[in-house]
Amino acid sequence: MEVKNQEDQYLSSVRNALRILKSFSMDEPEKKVSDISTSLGLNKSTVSRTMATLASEGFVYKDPESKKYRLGLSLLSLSSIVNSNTDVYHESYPVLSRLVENLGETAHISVIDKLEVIYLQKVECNHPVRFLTHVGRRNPPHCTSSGKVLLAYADEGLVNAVLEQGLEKYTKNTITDPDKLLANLKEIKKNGYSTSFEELNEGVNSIAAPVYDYRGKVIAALSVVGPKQRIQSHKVQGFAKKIIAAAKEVSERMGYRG
Amino acid sequence: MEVKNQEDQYLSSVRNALRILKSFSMDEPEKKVSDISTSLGLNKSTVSRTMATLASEGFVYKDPESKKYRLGLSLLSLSSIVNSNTDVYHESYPVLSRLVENLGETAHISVIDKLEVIYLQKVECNHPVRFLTHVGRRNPPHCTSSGKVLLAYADEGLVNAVLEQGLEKYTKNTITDPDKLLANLKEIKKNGYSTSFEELNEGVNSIAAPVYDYRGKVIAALSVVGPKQRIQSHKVQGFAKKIIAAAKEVSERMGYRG
DNA sequence: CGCTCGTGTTGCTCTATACGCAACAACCAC
DNA sequence: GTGGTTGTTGCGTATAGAGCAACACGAGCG
Repeated sequence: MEVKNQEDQYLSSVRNALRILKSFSMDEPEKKVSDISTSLGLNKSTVSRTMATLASEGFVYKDPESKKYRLGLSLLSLSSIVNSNTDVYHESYPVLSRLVENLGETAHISVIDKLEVIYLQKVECNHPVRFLTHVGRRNPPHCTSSGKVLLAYADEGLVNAVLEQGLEKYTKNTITDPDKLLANLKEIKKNGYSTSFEELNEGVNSIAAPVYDYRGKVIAALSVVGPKQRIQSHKVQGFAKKIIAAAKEVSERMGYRG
Repeated sequence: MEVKNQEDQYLSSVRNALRILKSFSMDEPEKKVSDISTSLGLNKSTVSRTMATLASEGFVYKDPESKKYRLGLSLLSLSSIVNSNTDVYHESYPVLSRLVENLGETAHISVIDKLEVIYLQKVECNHPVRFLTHVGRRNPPHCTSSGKVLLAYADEGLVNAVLEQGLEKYTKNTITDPDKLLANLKEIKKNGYSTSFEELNEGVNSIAAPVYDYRGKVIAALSVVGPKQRIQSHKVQGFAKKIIAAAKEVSERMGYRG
């Protein structure tokens, strides 16, 4: 009868607070108590008291104008510490900068976290036409070039977990068939780079290559993103070559001796 | 007997979790359960369960190598949202870059939060000799140029709160006498800029000017920091002129019509 | 100007829950 | 092997936090 669940261990009020924090996004940077209450299915008073606690520690604050809550400055300090931990963050920056100058397109470094691809570092291009991405953004792994290259070199368990989660369709090009995805991953491993032609967003293409650490393990992906008008299929070879070279350089900075 | 305290309202387990998060720093980016337990005076089991909850939501993770906890990637996403909220963050960047190029020293934008100065934005200089600061770092207001310029234009309540908190001595130059600090603030307001000559760290000088918003209210400080060998007292006039000009430019980008 | 509606906060009660204790398990050093 | 850390887990109990409802507050409108 009683299912001993892992989740039974978790402190519910803490989990509520963390989920409230995570419910903020670029699209919804400010929220009322009742917004949160309905969207997370929590009682008004629970939310109210949780917000008061979060505010007392500076994790949120009440905007005096709109009287809504926004994320607070305590989070800023913490994220700098997160970055200072990850070596890739520092080592990749100069390499990305040069690549962006060379290709004229925005470049990212990303890793996989909880079945999602998350951007650690970004260097933007100067083109007026750009895409709104940001450090910390999360994307699905099965339809982004960075996600697929990470999956290609990941162990089976992770790939299975992604497949079990289901391959959501975003565009007509999104790969939703598990077998086709597996075939694609195989090919990616053979080529040493991955592509996404409008698999997540219409009109957006990207190319990615793996970054290795000192043990030869793939720990991140270096990707370049741009509109399909600028990243055309006949240019892929040339782009990929430079992206692979840049990824190799980051790898070497991470101690990789390939 | 019973003192009705504001703090009685706060959810204690949530507050524990938030304090645990905030206990991480650049100096101590990874911690064991018992470290946290002793430093925050919480029971081992309490910490253990709180950490499990934090980990389940991606706010921390256990490093497989060291078996210690580190801050997690969930915080990255959130801090990007914090930045996207603050206009100063975006508007100041190009101005800071030019100033850094011109002066050859690191520049910051900072605001005051909970009686501390916090860096929102930073552009580093190329000098090999630099100081380890980072976005999100917190410093005391009474012995930094940014802090003092913010206090100079702040309302009386804030200044009193800082004075009540006590003026801790960091170096022989730190102003610890309330009257002297008030006199200094008055002078800063007259000059339109503030200085700190080794008031927080030995060998480190800084100069700051106020940034205004569209209502003419001081909302941030623009500061330049460097070693005393490079920021000498006879150069202050020249530096200050350029810093004030840069701060004015940021202000204008914020809608200030002075 | 008063009315109502939507919203956030606060007493109060009761139960779920998070804490503390202690035992256990896992690991390291020696 | 042993002794010393350290992290996790059961368990019972005190209590803290969720839910309800009442209230306070302000905005919008007739």
